[in-house]
Amino acid sequence: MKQDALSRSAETDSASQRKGAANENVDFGPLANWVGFHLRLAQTASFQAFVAEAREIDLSPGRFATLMLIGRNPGISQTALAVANGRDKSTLTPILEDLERRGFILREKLKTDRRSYQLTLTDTGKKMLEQLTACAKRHDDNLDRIIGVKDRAKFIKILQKITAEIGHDD
Amino acid sequence: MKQDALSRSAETDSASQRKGAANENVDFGPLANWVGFHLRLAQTASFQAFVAEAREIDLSPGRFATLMLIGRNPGISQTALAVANGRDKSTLTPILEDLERRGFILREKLKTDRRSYQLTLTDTGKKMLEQLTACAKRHDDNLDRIIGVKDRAKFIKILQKITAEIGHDD
DNA sequence: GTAAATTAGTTGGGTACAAAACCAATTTAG
DNA sequence: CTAAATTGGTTTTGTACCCAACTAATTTAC
Repeated sequence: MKQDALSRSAETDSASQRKGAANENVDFGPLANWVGFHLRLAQTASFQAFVAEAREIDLSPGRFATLMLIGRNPGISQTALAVANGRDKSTLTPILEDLERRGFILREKLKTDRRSYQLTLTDTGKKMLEQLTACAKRHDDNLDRIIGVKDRAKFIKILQKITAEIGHDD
Repeated sequence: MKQDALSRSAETDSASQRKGAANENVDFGPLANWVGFHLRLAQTASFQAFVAEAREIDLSPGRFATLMLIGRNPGISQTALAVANGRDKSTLTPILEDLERRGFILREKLKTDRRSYQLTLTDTGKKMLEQLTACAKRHDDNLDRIIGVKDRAKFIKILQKITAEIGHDD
C-alpha cells in the first residue's frame, strides 16, 4: 500500500538482516499525521510525475504555469505574474529571460510606464502552451484517477483554503 | 473564494488604479482546476508558515522531519533516512553535517559495515526535537482549524495516495 | 583467491526558489 | 518644481534540492 522505490530494494534484498532501519519498518511518529509532511511528499511526487510526462517537451511545471498565465492575461506585468504564480518576482527574472530567448514570449516596455514590461505570448508560445496543456491534462487525469472524481473538488478547495488562510493569523 | 496572498496586498494598496493585470482579476484558466498547481501553492504556503512558527528556533521543516525520523529510529542509516524522508541521499549529506556540528546528532560508523553510519540523537538533539514537536503541533493545529477535523483524515489519505501512486504508471 | 557487481556516502554541477540590496522610472508632498 | 517615497524589475547571496559521477567498503561469481 505504501510502496515507494524502497520496497523494491527490500524485496530485491534477499538477506533479511537489514539492520532495523529498513524502509517499511520506519517509524514516522507524529510525522505520519502531519499535513505539512504529506503535503511536501505529495507535491514532490506530483512535480516529478509532471516532469516525466513532459519529458519530450523541454519545459518544467513552473514554466508551464507561467506560460498559461501570460496566455490568459496578455499584457500582464512581471509583478502581477509573480503574485498570481505564488513566487517572488526575482524568481521570474531568469525564467522570463529564458522564455523570451526561446521565442515563446514578448516583453515590451509600456509607453505609459517605462518601468514595467507587458508580457504576451508569441505564436510559437501559443503552440507550446497548447502542447503543454494537453500534456498537463494527461497528468491531471492521472491525479483524477487517484483522487477520485467525487473528492476532487473538495480536495482542491481545501488546498486553496490552506494557501489562503495559513500564515494570515486572523 | 480564491484569495491568495495577493488579495491582502490589494487591500493594503489604497490606490485602486491597478492596471488591468492585478491580482483578483487574473484569469487562471484551466490552472484553476489543476491539482498540481494548488498542491504547489499550498505546500509553499504551509512551508512558509512553519518557518514563521519556528522562527525562534533556528531549524527548517526539513531539518525537523530529519530529527524526528532519527529520534524515532535510532541507528537508522543515511540512505534509509533519505528514502523515508522522500529526498535524495545527497541532499542529506550537508544537513546531517550541520546537525552533527550543532551537536544534535551522532554519526557512528558501524563495526560490521564500515561504509554506513548509525544515526542517533544526542541529549541536546532530543531536547530540540521536543521543542520542535511543540512548535510543529501549533502549526498543525492551525492546519487542522483550516481543514476541519472532519476532513483531515481523508485529506491526508489522499495526499498519501498521490505520493504512493503517481508516477507508478500501473 | 581475485575480478566484477553492489552498496553507503560524498562531491560536483545545475535548477528553482526567496530575501535583501539595488537601479531607474514614476508618483506624491512640500 | 524639487525632494522623498513608491514601484517594476534586476542582481546578489544563500538555501534546498536532484542527478550523475565518484570513492571506499562489502558481497558475489568464478
